[in-house]
Amino acid sequence: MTIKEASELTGVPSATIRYYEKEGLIPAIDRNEVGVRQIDDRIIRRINFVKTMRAAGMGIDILRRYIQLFDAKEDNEVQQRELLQEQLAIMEEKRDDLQFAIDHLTFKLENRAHMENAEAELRQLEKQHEEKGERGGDEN
Amino acid sequence: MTIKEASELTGVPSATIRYYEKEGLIPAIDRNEVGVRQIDDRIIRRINFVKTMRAAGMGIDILRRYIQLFDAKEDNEVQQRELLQEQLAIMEEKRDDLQFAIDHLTFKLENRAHMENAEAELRQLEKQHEEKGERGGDEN
DNA sequence: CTAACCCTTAAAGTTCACTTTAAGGCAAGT
DNA sequence: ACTTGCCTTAAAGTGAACTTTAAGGGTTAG
Repeated sequence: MTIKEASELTGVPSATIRYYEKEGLIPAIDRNEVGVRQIDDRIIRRINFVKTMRAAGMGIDILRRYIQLFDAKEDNEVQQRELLQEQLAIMEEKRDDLQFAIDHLTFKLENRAHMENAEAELRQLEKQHEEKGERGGDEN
Repeated sequence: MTIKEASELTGVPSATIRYYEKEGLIPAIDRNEVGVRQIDDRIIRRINFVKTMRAAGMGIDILRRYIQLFDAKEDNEVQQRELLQEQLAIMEEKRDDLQFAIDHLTFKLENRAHMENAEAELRQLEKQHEEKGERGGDEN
């Protein structure tokens, strides 16, 4: 399969596939005699995997580190667990943020008729959110 | 409240609060006689709202459009619904991607010992994803 | 033989969402 | 009066993740 066909199949632009290869997010792709990439199912799966993780908001650096551990021949279970658990926590928080945003929009769609203004809505939503968890941090 | 206090309270940097105001993501903030921002609860709520939506991955442009509708005096329910439902769909898809990524990492943490290599894992994960991937339409 | 398309690379450019810098103002403490 | 530490603005800079460009090569159709 050519890079263009792989691009059409995965929805990832050719230039991005080349970029992912260069960045080590997918394995080095086999070439034919003149240097043209020959993409197979294994690479397609890797592209889709990267696509999914990127869509989930995982950064390139962490994804690369993850994939390097993932592909390593040696046993690196402890390192893997550390990295994975860290990422898992970040993703779960992100999912919860997303769920809060979804709840907000859903609430808005369902209750718009009864709301006088934006402020009342935000107060209402906040009440719902507070029942679940605390947020914080600091920068200035 | 000063901008620094607001920053500490929300975890959003002062410069970012100014940037959000300039970009119309939060309302224009009242100033004192010499032009210093006086931030109240209403603004704090707005900052937190923007923070949540940004954390959920909503872009600045769409967020601004949403907030403009949200604050509008006129009745624009139809437009609001269109925009909101669109964004809701995007967020739900994102959440599902995130869940897939979480499932992948969780599966990996739990089953690493039994997996021979990366390829076997991806094929396994894909199988799990496909079983769930049938989009049962519950819309209303 | 030439044109149309695909492929290759390295490098430069773009977009987004901030973040930092530069230049100055106000108010309190020593 | 001076220093500290906050405030203001406009504008320039940053980092991430692509995306486009430039320059060239291979393969097939006319």
